[in-house]
Amino acid sequence: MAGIGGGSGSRSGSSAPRKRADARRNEETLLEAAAAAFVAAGVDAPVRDIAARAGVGVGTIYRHFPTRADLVVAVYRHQVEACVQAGPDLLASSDSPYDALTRWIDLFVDFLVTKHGLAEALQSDDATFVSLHAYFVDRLAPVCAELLGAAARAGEIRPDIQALELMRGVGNLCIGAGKDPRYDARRLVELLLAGLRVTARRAGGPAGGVEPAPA
Amino acid sequence: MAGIGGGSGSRSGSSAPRKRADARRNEETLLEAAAAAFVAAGVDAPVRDIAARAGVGVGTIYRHFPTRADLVVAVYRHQVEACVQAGPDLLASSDSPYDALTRWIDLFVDFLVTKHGLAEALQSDDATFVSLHAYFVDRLAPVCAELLGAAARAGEIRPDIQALELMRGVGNLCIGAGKDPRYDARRLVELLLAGLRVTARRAGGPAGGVEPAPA
DNA sequence: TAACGATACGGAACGCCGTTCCGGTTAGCA
DNA sequence: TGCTAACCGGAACGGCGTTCCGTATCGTTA
Repeated sequence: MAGIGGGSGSRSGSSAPRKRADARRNEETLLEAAAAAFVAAGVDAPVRDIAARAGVGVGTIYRHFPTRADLVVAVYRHQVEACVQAGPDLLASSDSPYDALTRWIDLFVDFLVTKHGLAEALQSDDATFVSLHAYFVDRLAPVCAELLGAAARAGEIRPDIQALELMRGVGNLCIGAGKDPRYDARRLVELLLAGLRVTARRAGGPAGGVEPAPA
Repeated sequence: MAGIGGGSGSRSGSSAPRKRADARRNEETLLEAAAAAFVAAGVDAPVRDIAARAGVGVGTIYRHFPTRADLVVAVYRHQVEACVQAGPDLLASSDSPYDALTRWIDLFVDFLVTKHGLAEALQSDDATFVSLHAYFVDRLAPVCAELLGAAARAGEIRPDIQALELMRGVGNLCIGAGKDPRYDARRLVELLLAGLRVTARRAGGPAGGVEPAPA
């Protein structure tokens, strides 16, 4: 549960006593090494491999990133935040909320399928990854909920789906993508979203509001 | 790849030299112990645990079941075969092929979500489980293809979905089911199947055949 | 019934893994 | 320059799957 927001970045305002130069250098090196290792062997690349790539001992990894999830979060934080940003932007620039939703989910899927083993790790019940899961949910679920709510209010989709549930389903569908050419995760995600659409005729039915779109 | 059909059952016609009595007894004991361990700790329960439950050494496990997949297959073979049987039955007894398809998928989902970690193992890229995956595909994909084909010919669903892809998608959606009450795998599978339906008006569009239904 | 060979058994041993811990090293300040 | 807190590397530990081999047992044959 803890340690998610532990930025370890450059400027953390309050009581961070500023790290030693070698520590900062190593942290940077580790992030690069980890990113490389993740690409080569997935997000559960052996700790020793990452340490070797960075030219440090395993102890150094654990000092900087107490859990593997912290390391993964640190490596992918930028991209997750970009995804968070994209939500409102898409909602403003798309023809309809449903359109924005599909585009945003597309981004999410892109992210997951290009990161070897990330989708697996996200759904893993492994205690190592609970905080990884938590980080993703904390950051992305609100954005997804926003899009979902807009599409539901516009009467484009069923209003009875939770952001968490959808994201988890999409994440699950991305598992193993890119390993078997016969399995196209994007297509199945499209199907899932199609299944979300309201039954066509009689649009704008159940929910009260019938406002077309905020934009 | 090998060792899937190695029934190890009672009567295997050809060249099986008949096993010793203690061996047969141990195999039986092991199957029970494994089933119990799978329920308690998932399909990747530690080998030593299973051995301990059965009161045998780990060597005995590996002699009877060279890979963990062989053990899993042996434990669940009955239920998989029941699922195979159910396909044609449902097709004959349901109102429509689509109805049969949804019912059959329901059975499949039931099976997966009640077996702790089975869905995960099925999609795992772990070399240990490739033959498990192969067994499921070999047995179930043809049945699924049959149902899918019937529904497509009846113009109820899009004809451009492969059995393998659907099964894998459904399997993926079942990952983690039963661990988080906020995640309802069945519901998402329903959504996926709903997304498969042809767009309502103008049914039986793309594909040639417009035969209503075989039954 | 006694003895023998094939078969099966148990668990020690090996290598890989994540994780912890501690003696040695170094950065940064006085 | 010298001191100390911070940091480093890797040995060490426990758990895992898997292999291997000396020993025990079965089933048959003399």
